[in-house]
Amino acid sequence: MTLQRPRARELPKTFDPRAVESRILRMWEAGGYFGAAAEAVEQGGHPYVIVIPPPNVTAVLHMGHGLNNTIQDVLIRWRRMQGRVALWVPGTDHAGIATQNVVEKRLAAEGRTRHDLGREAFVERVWEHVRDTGGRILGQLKAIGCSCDWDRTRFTLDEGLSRAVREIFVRLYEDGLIYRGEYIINWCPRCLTALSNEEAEGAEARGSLWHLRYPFAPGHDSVAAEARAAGATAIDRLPDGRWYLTVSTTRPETMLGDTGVAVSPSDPRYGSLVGASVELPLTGRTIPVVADRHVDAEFGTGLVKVTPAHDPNDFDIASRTGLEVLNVMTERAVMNENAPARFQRLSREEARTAVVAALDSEGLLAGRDDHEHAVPRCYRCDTVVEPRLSEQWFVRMEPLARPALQASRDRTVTFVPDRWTRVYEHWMENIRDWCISRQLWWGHRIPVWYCSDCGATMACREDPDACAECGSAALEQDADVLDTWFSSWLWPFSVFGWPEETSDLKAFYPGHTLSTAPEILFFWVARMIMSGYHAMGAEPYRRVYLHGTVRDIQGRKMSKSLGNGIDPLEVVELYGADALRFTLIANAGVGADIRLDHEDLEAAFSPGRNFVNKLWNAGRFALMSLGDDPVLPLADVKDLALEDRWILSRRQFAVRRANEELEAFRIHGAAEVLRDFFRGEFADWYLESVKHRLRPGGRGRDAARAVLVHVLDTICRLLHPMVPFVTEELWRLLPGSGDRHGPCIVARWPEPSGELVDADAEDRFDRLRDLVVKVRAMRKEYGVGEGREVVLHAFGGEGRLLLDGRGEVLRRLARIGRVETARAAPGTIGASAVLRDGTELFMPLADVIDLERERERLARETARLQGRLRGLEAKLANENFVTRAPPAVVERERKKLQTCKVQFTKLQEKLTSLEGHGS
RNA sequence: GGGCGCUUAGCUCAGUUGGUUCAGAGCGCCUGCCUUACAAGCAGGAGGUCGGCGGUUCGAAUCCGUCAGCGCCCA
Repeated sequence: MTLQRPRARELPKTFDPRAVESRILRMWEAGGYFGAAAEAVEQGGHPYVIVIPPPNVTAVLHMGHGLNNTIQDVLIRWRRMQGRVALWVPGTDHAGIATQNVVEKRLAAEGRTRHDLGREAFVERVWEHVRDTGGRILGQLKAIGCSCDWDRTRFTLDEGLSRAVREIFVRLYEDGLIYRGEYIINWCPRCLTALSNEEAEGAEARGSLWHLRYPFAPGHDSVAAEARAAGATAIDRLPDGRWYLTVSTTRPETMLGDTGVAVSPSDPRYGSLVGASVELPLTGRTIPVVADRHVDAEFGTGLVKVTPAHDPNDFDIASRTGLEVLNVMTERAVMNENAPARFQRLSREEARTAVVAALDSEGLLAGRDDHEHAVPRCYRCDTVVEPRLSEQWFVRMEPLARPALQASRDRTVTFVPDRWTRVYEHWMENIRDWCISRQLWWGHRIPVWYCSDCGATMACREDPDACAECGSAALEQDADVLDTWFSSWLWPFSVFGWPEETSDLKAFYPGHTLSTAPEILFFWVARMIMSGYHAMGAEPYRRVYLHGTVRDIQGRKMSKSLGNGIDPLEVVELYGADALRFTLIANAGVGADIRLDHEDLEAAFSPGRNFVNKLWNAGRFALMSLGDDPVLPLADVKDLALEDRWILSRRQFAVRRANEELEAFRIHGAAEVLRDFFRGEFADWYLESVKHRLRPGGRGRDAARAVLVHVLDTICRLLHPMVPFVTEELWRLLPGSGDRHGPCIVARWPEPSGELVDADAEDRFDRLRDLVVKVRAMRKEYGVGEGREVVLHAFGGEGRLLLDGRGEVLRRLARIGRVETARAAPGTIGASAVLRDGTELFMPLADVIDLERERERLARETARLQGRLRGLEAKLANENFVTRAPPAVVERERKKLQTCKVQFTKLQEKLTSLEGHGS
């Protein structure tokens, strides 16, 4: 340690994060404490592994990342201190569409498109962007104190990870689990790429349900009339006498691509219609009526227009019934040459208006209803997704889902909070194939080549020179790239070098915990579990912790577009990383959302900063009080005072509870336990109780010094995972006690034990606290200034036994100048109280006491006690309670009653005597 | 349409298997203190029939049903 220990008086009164954070960070990094090596596991170490959910390189981190990564860091630091070989792998994700969009937008600002640059130059341009934001993201993670193994930083487009992508693609292809086909996929007409189902987010929209009339083709009047007679009110005659049927749609423009009308095969109204034809308005085409099981006879008219090229269900109907598939839109969702001339080149929105107007003018519009429905939008640019028929690559998911589903069912993989288990299983049970090709330039190129000579298709691990079938060199690689998630689903093992059988992979797979937001449960988590079983034969982790969302004060999700985000770096700059972390942790109930005021950072983060500052000052006080003499190890201290025994016992309680909370993933619970212990017990009571002993020459000084150091040492250890900087700094400044051989980051984590648990000390100190609190309250009641010492009569119970030799403590805590163990002389005017143990307190205050007020106060108190007394008596009088409740509970209630009775009786007597005293 | 979650102090939220939390914290509010660790603090205090109703139980904020309001996911 090169730094000199500064003199306590030189330490600033407020903790200055900026002055210490970077220095500590450098110390941790230089010491190699963040790193974990496979050898440590090979030599018998017990690993604990987290892989970071790799942030997008699209933009810098927001508060959601702050929360996510703080949680991971708490877990990893805790396990590291427990002696586990703790490894947290950091990295970033190339985020195909999102990143390409960002760079394209910049190009657009220069008046250029990616096509102007060409593929290669464009990709180079994206790399520039990625190097910039990628680096900044890692800097942000470091700034909030994340103890990742930075030497293992990965990027999903790294060479090694790209190899993993290629390997899994080829394997799945060879296993028949990847196929290419022409299907209806979600298409973003702005990004000009396919999307997976997960990437098309449904947004509720108020729209219209239009009712269209399709006239029957000549020669079908009789079947129409027959259906009408069978009760089909959707079939009727136009003013010109032609029969028509009515179909409904939210997207009237798609009628230009209709190739049929479908009815349910079991619908008695329309049986006669099957095989008939109708004239498709505006197009001059005639289309058939078919029967298909997909149609719900109960829904709407029971007649469904079928547009196979523009609706996934209709596509299925067409493939079952043999209906023609007619694509009437371009990739930009503009009506194409298959649409009637007058609609060509209209956007889908313009076409909608035009089609409705045209139908109306022909008397073929039956009406319109308001209709709320979900409209899918591109998750990256919010453009309305167009179902589009196109040839894409897919992963057959059902075989992959089977083990991933089983893992959840047999609790190999569990979710916290548990309710996500059902969400996950439901998705797995209804798994659909995954469209993985994207019409982008930024990403992993699909490793498939087509031979233009023999037409062969081949998926290759290495770029081929010649066609495997015919030997031709006329090969062309598929132009598309893969979905980003097709690389991140491999993350838990690709970061360790898979498909190579590396020692890292052996040591660190499977991992242990994944912490992420529920939004990407399907996108990422579910798929990682699938790939883990498929490629590695084992789950990637056992626990999935799904935390809440960070919202603004109005409950809105923080977002760039709303401008309600909070920059973690700004918070670190203003309040320090510890304040950021503690604020987030203390607010984060398991899976619960967090609200932070983005317009008032002081309101949002000062509680965290204040807590850290309090911690700092406790340490500062200790340094001022300890002096330079060596501090005894606790084991060598013989004369422990009551407060010493009390705080040591409470320390054990805090250790036990903190461990319980962390084991159960209740990080906020651990924070609460530790805050209560540090502030509510250690600072408020222990420190105040030993101040006089710590003065030079104070009685019991060495014992107090030893206990003080020991407990502060524990507090540093327990709080280190949450507030690593301030605890590390205190650790450096405080003299050692016991097993301190390095920085706090690798200090041994306190494990619970029964050592020094002292029920008697806890009970006695609690009574002392009860006395102090009551005296303080009485003083306040009568406005006895804090500068004035009082006399206290304590008698009639055991409480006074506590007071012997505690003059100094009582003076400090309650400004009690003198304690009398006898009653005050009859007629003395003062304030009274009764402790829980029956000790009566009397404080002579003739000058300030208003007898009337004292009577009221006592009456209030007696009434409260009486209410409680009655409740307890009633409970114990209830035979059912006494016989059916556990004996321990009954016994506890009896004790309560007894205590309460004593208090009540004594107070009652006091009140009576006061009343007798006259006013 | 199916599913999930939430509703506790003015605000944001804890409350782990029903009984030592007869309802707690932080912030805010009121009162008094610059008490030589901390005013980013200390002390004292006000404030809640735990969304409504019904049920199970000796006992319900906690379990069940139902209603109301809010939010999310899936189709």
